[in-house]
Amino acid sequence: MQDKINDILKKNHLSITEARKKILALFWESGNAMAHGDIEQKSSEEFDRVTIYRTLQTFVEKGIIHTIPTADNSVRYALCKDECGAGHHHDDHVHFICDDCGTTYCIDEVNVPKVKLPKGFKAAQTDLVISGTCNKCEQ
Amino acid sequence: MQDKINDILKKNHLSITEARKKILALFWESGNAMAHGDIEQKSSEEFDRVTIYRTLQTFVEKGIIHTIPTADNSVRYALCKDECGAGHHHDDHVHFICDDCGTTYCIDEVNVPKVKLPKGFKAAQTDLVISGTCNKCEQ
DNA sequence: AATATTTTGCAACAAAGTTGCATTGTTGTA
DNA sequence: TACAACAATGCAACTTTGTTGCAAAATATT
Ligand SMILES: [Mn+2]
Ligand SMILES: [Mn+2]
Ligand SMILES: [Zn+2]
Ligand SMILES: [Zn+2]
Repeated sequence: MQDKINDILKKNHLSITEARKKILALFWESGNAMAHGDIEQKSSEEFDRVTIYRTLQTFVEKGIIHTIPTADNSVRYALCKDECGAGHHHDDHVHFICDDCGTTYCIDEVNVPKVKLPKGFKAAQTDLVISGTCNKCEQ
Repeated sequence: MQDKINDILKKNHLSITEARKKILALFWESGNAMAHGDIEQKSSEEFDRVTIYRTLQTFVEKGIIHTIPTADNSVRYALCKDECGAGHHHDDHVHFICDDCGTTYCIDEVNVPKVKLPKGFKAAQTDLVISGTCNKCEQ
């Protein structure tokens, strides 16, 4: 696992630092998407807030993680699949945010359907975000 | 127009105040979606920031406006159609955010397609947000 | 017009995000 | 391994965004 993380950083021409290794590991372990605040907590304030902001930004630029828009002003981040690279994201899966527990899921098995836009509109990225109750919170 | 605005407020059992009238008029005039910051500017700091926050919150609760999630930490708001009411939003159209000019459009003519989620996930709201270049910014 | 109810503005605060710069850590090379 | 070049980090200071309690003002009700 530590090897895998080092590989990802090397492949993206990023120097291997404690912050990057730890944050990347957190994404790997958690499985789900995380907000900046989650990372701050889960790394038990090991790193400065600024470092976390900058690390997330770097990871997004390199195509290691992708952002998930929300209606509550707290963007979530999740690991990308291998196809994403610097400046090229190909995360066309649906995202689900649970209103109960707040967990954000990448629903890899459901693809975002293509939609036809009116004349003159050119799509660069499409985000399909569904909120509701997740499979752990339904009773 | 002033009448229409008063009607909307009355219909929703909201007292008619300067802030509510002005902010509702701004939505009507602008046609597009607005972020909290836009409203603050366009009302030329006539109202306290807190009032704007509370007004937007009230409007969302009453089904007068709906929110549009974004990946840049600035939720946009736009007028709902008549079908929306207190606690019940039915805004199933696509949203478009221009990367160039920042304008956010409600694409009323394109509906959000239904997607099938994995077992146990129950959708309450679905948001399809597309970013790219709008019809005014394409050259 | 008088009273009851809501809304507003203010102050104070909390959370989120940004920037510049000195210090520290990492990398490639000798 | 040691060194120099470079990149990342932490800190401080700041801006922006959002929240809460409460007194004053505006609105609705009688
Ligand atoms: Mn995802
Ligand atoms: Mn809309
Ligand atoms: Zn849940
Ligand atoms: Zn545009």
